[in-house]
Amino acid sequence: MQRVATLLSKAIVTGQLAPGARLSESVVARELGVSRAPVREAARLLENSGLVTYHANRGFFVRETSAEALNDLYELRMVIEIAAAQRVLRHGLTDTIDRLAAQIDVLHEVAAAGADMLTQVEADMEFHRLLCSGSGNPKFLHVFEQIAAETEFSIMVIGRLYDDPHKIAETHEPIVNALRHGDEVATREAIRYHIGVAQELVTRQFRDVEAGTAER
Amino acid sequence: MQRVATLLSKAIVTGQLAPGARLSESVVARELGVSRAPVREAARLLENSGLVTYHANRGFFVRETSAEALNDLYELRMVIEIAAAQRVLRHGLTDTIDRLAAQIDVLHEVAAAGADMLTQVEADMEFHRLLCSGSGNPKFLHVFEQIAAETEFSIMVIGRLYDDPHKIAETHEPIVNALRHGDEVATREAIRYHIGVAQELVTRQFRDVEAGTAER
DNA sequence: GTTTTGGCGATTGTCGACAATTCCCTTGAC
DNA sequence: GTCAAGGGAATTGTCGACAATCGCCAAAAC
Repeated sequence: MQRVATLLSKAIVTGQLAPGARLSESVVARELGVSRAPVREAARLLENSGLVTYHANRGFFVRETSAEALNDLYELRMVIEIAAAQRVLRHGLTDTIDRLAAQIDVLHEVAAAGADMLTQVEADMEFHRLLCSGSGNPKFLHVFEQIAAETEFSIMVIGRLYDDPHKIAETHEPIVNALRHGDEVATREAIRYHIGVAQELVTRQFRDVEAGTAER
Repeated sequence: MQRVATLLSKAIVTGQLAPGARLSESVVARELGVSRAPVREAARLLENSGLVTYHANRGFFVRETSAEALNDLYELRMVIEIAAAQRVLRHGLTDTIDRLAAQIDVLHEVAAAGADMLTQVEADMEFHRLLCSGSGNPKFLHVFEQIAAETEFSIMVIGRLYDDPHKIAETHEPIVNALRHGDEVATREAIRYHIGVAQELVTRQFRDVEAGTAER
């Protein structure tokens, strides 16, 4: 079942399954050589992470996204991640900051290694996941996981817009720097800027896609 | 299936099913006169709303809560509801404010009618749901729904501590007043205070429960 | 030409049975 | 008396089949 969920998840994030496409239980089950039960379970899991939507008696569909939905997503990310960072500072969770710094090194490494986009995106995701999980409030991580899949998808879109992969790593540095200085305001602004830039990029890109003037 | 989910949900919120209790699929299925499939589906739904937890190959358990977890919950509520209110002001969503004011009237009405605790708690929940749904960002509402069940449970705990039910309605008024004045800072502080007081109450109550010096 | 209604095909919803796994209790060794 | 290994009961995981429901298309009525 977990295997089915992972496979479907990858297929959706990489775009193999087009947004809006119907997820026929029997078709998926046949293709993966299992029965419909584990497919349903897996689909329910993906529903939680926002990858698919469910309509009663009609089945599962790959969630369609829009510029507006992505804009809303980034608004939520800003709120959650700023709150998480604030918590890190207020509770003096310095080892969280260390882990974030280490993850930036990882980002540089995968960039230097010329890794494929998915690997880079996952390293990027991990940075933000570490921020939420290291906040000390598991509810923040829970919210992050809820929107993780859609976020991953959106970062995938943005990643293709960067010419130099090292730049992706660099955009995270001001956040860690501000955290190291223990400066709440600077941290908030760093995150607001980091996510704001991404929000701008992904929203514009999607508006272009919707207008038909750009490729996904 | 929806029927099963609703029944289980009520049983948990009202305390018929004790925290930590195992949710045996076959037992629940037999009691409700259905097969295990819809029970599993319903349990998955309840998992999303945080009412039950799932352990692989071990099944579903009624989620146990703690003073710490409730404290974390209220921290998240503060973050989300403040963000939602901020959005209401920045986008000039005055009809949301009208609906919130109307909901306070509802709160007074159920108080005057001497309604039972569950009805009052649901009216209270509706106020906060309206704030999130009326924010214009559906993601905020999504987060609210994720934590709705646990929140409802916690408000149930607090509600019993109030002697006069009208006081519950009154604690919401400063929020609407600040919103009407279009004052972002005052709104933020009103919500922080409103949720902060509840956080204090519920956390203390649960610490007492954990210490064995109070009843749930 | 438009709208409503009927039926057909396909898909989901539910079921009972079997396989796989886990947990607990017994048994045995030390 | 304590601990480890084994076996059995109980529970979850998966399966294939059937029932219920939905959407589509054609046919008929207006």
